[in-house]
Amino acid sequence: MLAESCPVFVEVALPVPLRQNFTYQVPEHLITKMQVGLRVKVPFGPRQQIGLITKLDITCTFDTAKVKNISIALDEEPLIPESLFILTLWAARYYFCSQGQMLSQALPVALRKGADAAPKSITQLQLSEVGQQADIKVLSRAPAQKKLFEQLSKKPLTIDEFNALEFSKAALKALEDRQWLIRQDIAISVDLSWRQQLTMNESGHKLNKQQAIAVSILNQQQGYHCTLVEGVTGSGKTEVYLNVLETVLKQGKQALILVPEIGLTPQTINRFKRRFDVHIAVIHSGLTDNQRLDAWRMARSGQAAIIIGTRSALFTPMAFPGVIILDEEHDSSFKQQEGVRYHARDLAVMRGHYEDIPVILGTATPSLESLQNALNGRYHHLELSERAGKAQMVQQGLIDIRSLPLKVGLSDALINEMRMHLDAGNQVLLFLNRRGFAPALLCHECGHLHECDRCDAFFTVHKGLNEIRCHHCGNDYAIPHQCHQCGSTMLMGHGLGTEQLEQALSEMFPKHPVVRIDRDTTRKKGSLEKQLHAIHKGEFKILVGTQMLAKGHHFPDVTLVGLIDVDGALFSADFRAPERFAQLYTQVSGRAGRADKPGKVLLQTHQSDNPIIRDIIKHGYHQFAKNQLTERSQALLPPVWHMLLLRAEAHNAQDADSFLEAVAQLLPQNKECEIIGPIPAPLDRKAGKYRRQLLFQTKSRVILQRAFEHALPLIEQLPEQKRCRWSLDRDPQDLM
DNA sequence: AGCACGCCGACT
DNA sequence: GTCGGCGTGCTC
Repeated sequence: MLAESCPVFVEVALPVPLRQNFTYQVPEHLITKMQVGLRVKVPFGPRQQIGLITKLDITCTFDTAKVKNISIALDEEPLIPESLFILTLWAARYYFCSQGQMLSQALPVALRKGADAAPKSITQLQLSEVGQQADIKVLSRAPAQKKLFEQLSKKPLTIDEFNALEFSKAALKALEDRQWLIRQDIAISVDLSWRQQLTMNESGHKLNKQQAIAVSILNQQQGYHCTLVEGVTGSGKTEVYLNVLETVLKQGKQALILVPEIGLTPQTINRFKRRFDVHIAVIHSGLTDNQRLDAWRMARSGQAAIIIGTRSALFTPMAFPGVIILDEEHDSSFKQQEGVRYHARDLAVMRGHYEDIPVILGTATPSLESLQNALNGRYHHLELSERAGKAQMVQQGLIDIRSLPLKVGLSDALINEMRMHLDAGNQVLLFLNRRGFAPALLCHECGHLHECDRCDAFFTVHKGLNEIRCHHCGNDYAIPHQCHQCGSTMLMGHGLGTEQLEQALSEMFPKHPVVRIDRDTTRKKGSLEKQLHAIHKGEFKILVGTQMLAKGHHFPDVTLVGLIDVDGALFSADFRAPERFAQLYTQVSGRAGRADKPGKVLLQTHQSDNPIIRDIIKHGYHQFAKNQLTERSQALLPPVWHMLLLRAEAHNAQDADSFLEAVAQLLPQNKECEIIGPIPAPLDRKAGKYRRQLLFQTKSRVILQRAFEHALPLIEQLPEQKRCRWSLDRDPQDLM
């Protein structure tokens, strides 16, 4: 036959860090089935891998004798819509990773492992005819079976539901053995009725003038537009989103809503559920692989009208894409910090482009990146400056604590102010961005500070756990009784952490219950919700916490917010430190004085004349951010210039250095390209390895792309490369 | 990234 | 005498 004499080859992207795709031959029985975007199983080295077809009918440039056959095709049709496929390939190029890695990043784990993307039927558990006639009394001594039996007599369960509800597997088996229960394959039906008839659970609130204008502008947008909605805390951004959603859903189109990790709470989801009677697919890190896949399928088929999720949900396919909303746009959790370090905000805008739908970025404190795009006209810019309802603006104050006596970090002025607010029956929030009891363990006799043996960092003392712990590598020991240097037993915590602050406040204000919110007290699932609930009920009067408290949660009864020690945040080596500080300050301030009670924010600092602090307090975030943009421009820093960070780590520092030096030789250096480094990373030694970095900064994206695309193959050839682990980070979020 | 191959220390 | 440590190299 003719087909046999001319073999057919395709290009396959595999989830391996090699920046290339691979050629495979198509066995004859699969030739007619081949399509770009199908998953295939292929032999790769000694194992089988799952990859996606990226090109058909290519001419084989590889040694034909070494080309292997595709084992099987896993899909009948492309896994994801073309727009998403193209977006992913674009991202691979932008972030300098392999197409296979980016594609695999974009798929739920279950699909990477080979699960069926669009099953025609699912297995359902239901009572058999015998079962329906059966007498439940027989099960009185088998409670697990009884529970499952009762559930099934109400309504059959799918396997997924069964797993999610935590019934006993043994009980399932037992009921099957009795032949009371059968498994039945039922056809999956796709319910798209919401597209014809949208049911609202409740109607919207009345909009103020600014909200109404924003909604009407957003509702008019057809095709791709990106809009930055800059709305001060309490200005009712969510109400604007809800109004836009209503319009989109009524057109029979889906909405993708991306929120920061910390923001995806039951309250957030309920806000959307309360308004619309549609299926909402929720995608977050707590889901099992199968639950995630289920949400993905609901979105792809169009059954889920709203998809709400964190960073990775960006890649959820939609049958009827309508809008992408990214809330708390400035939040750094949108940037992936390991593996392929993509930024969900930037990719969301690109996705909007490719899908030709509007993108809405919302925040009270825009990132300088988005602000720049808004100011130069690439994005529309809508400002919501009025606080909805009766809420008043907060009163701000600065406490210069230079040479003032402090009690556990608190000045008398702050303590007195706390008393006043507490006596008035209000809540007080104290912000301290350091968890643990004390950030270091100090020997009172010789002054030795106990340092992690694997990192260049001090141990944090955790009294409750009776251990010292390195917050950078997780290394931990019992609190030593003797100084490691001089053997003295006079060891003490040095500095202040939330644990100590909580403890001291309980003694200082015995009548006002204290609650601490940080990663240590919220580790267990659902405990954050529980604590927040107790705060809302007024069970606690004093709230102590880290970053977590600053993000998104509303505390209507808090009238005083104190920032205990933020000087450290301003001295950080990172060029984004001022921006971060300003966002944090503004967000924390926003916690106070919602509802109709006036709020007050007090900032303790040793540098009351620091220009950054002055600027943010005097002019507010927006003006501050504009000033910062000017400074970044002068310093050739992002977002005005563009940055690529190369990290290298090795057991000895020299290996990392010489690799980066060799890299620097391969990169251009002129008035449009600047190289900084190799320099030690801010945390020089982490987990026993030395870390070095090289910054490549260019005047434009295109220059960076071209220069690095040219250098990358050469870098991969460098002999020094083998002696260290290295990685790339485009548009790095922090230089750690 | 995996996984195999390969070459040196502490165990039955 | 082996089991297993992780350095090095390859994957269509």
